[in-house]
Amino acid sequence: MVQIPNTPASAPTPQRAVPTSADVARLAGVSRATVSYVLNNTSAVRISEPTRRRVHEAAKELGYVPHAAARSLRAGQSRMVLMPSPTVPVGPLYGRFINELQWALSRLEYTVVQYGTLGLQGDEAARAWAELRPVAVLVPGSRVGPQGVAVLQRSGARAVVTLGPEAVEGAHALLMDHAAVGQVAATHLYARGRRRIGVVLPEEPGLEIYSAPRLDGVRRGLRGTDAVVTELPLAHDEEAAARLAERWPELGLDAVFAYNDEYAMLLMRALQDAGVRIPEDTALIGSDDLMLGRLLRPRLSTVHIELPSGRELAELVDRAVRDPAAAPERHEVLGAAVIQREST
Amino acid sequence: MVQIPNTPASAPTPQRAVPTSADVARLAGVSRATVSYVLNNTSAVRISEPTRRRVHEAAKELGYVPHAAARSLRAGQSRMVLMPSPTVPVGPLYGRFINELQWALSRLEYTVVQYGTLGLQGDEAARAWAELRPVAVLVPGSRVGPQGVAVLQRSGARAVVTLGPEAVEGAHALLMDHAAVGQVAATHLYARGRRRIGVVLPEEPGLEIYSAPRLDGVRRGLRGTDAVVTELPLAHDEEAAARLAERWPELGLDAVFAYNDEYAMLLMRALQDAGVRIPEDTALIGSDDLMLGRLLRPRLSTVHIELPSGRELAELVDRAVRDPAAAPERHEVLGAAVIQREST
DNA sequence: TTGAAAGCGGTACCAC
DNA sequence: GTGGTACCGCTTTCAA
Repeated sequence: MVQIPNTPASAPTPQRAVPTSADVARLAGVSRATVSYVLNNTSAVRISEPTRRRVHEAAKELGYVPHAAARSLRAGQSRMVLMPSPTVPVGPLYGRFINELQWALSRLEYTVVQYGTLGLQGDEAARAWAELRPVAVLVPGSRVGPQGVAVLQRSGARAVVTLGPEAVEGAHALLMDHAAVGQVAATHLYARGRRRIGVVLPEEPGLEIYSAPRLDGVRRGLRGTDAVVTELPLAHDEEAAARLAERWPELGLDAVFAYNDEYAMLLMRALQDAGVRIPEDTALIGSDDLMLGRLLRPRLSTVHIELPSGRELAELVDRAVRDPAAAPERHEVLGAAVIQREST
Repeated sequence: MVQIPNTPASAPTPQRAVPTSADVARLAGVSRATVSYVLNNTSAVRISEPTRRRVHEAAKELGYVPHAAARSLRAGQSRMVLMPSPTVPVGPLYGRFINELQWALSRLEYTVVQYGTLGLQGDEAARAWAELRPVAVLVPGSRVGPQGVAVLQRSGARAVVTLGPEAVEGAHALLMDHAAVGQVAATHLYARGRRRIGVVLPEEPGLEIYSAPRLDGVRRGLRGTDAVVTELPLAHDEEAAARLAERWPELGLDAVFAYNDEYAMLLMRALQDAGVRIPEDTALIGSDDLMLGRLLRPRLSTVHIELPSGRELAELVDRAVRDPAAAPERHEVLGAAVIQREST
């Protein structure tokens, strides 16, 4: 039977105490040390077969599960890779990337933990992450500054990797330069003879992180040319798209880069309903290469975005963990290529 | 200056040791107890203002961050809510739900952690989750059995909540009965006079969790009628859809429930290209009420799915944590309602 | 082959 | 007001 120690009669829930290795030791008639040796298959120490069996049986009977916090406290380090969850709902592209990454890291025996710290800002957030003493931190977006990186490193993080538009002092960076997306789109449109180019900017909060650099990229792609860029704020609904389409004649645009395929589809529909011919009157290009864009008539041209394989990132993390003193790596990982279909 | 204890000369990285509360105490010239009192604003104890300041300054100077594992080890419990991350990439609907939930839980001072345990099966996985000693576990899908629930509870989880098609012994359940989705779709199609009804089954692995109950729902909705159900396996690409559309004449279907809007859009395009008129020849309905479905011509009818608010679930969790002895709650939370547009 | 004991970093009781 | 100290669960050295 299991003793229930220290359970005052007043306790509302006489919950059975969580079994510890000491309980297992008691039941098996051995010491805690032996339990530890057996359950961890410690090779430096030989334990007799009968003892092993007794320990295993006792552990099973009690439903013993080791306490990860205690273990890593003692060990002085964990294999936890912390990934603060992105604040913005992300598309299937990024979702797949994250999934792949998790898989690759778990192959390398890391434990991937996504930690949602909504509401905490900047260094506050970094401190909250640091409390968990992760061995590595992968920060999506631009949610950490040099200070935050320093906090994490002082707290034992052997690798801090940012995934976003710009590098942060002291951290490794996987640079996802969304400007490239805008740039190739713009270059493509220009090459097709378009000069009055609109750029859709989603009104949904949070997306500026991506939309602003994409817009910059468009500007950069057209620098030194006679093309003119017009910003087109647009909410993610049909009415907004219809209103925008109504203003089309006065806008006088002959091409649009629509932020991504979803906004592009929204706008294409509205424009067609307003009698604008695509691509004759206005060329339209999205990005992300969603399957659905292929289904439209005309088929939607798009910017295909290539993210790094999860394996590559996992290996970067592993390298950095093994040699934390190495200089921060910086990789440009976002590949952008136009896929021309029928809308441009 | 900070002492670097126990750093053998052979260490490859003479990394500065992570500061502990003892370091802070030393620097401030007080005891560890005092540091703890000050940094936690312990109300039961009064600390003089000058001491407080010295402690805060020392902590700041060292960049001290408390060690969550040590704290929760001592406290005997954490406020961590563990959410094993779903194995299947989920749509925007579910993503929003998760986000909301995280937010609501953090309002209640819980710490939400998503833990990716790919590769671990059933009770293995439950054990891995239990090692973290979460105060509550939210399991999406059907990834835990009664045994797993028991393991978690014995390890101190005061609430286990499953989010999925069926309840699990001993755990609270938010029942998301996807059969309802198929059922309302089928009922709708039947009411519109359709009798030969196809049901798209995605070939992508992992989706059976949803597609199977939806198919069952269709069958249930048509039980006792003269309608006939045909299963239509379909991969998520254009060629597969075209091949399916080619077989349309021989299939002789007058309606299709297409699993969700995305497959519906795929199929609609293919059918139209094959000369099938929608809805005259074949009615088509999806589900999830994606905005994009509204953009099609004809506009896509769909099953709108209503998930519970994150706040509700957060409150359920909180209630369960406060009173773990209470009987498991069971809530049917998936609302399904047909939104008829033009494709049916 | 096994056990005793130290100690990881905090917290909180009890003295002073 | 502040400090000493026991203890949370586990690993690991050292002795037996």
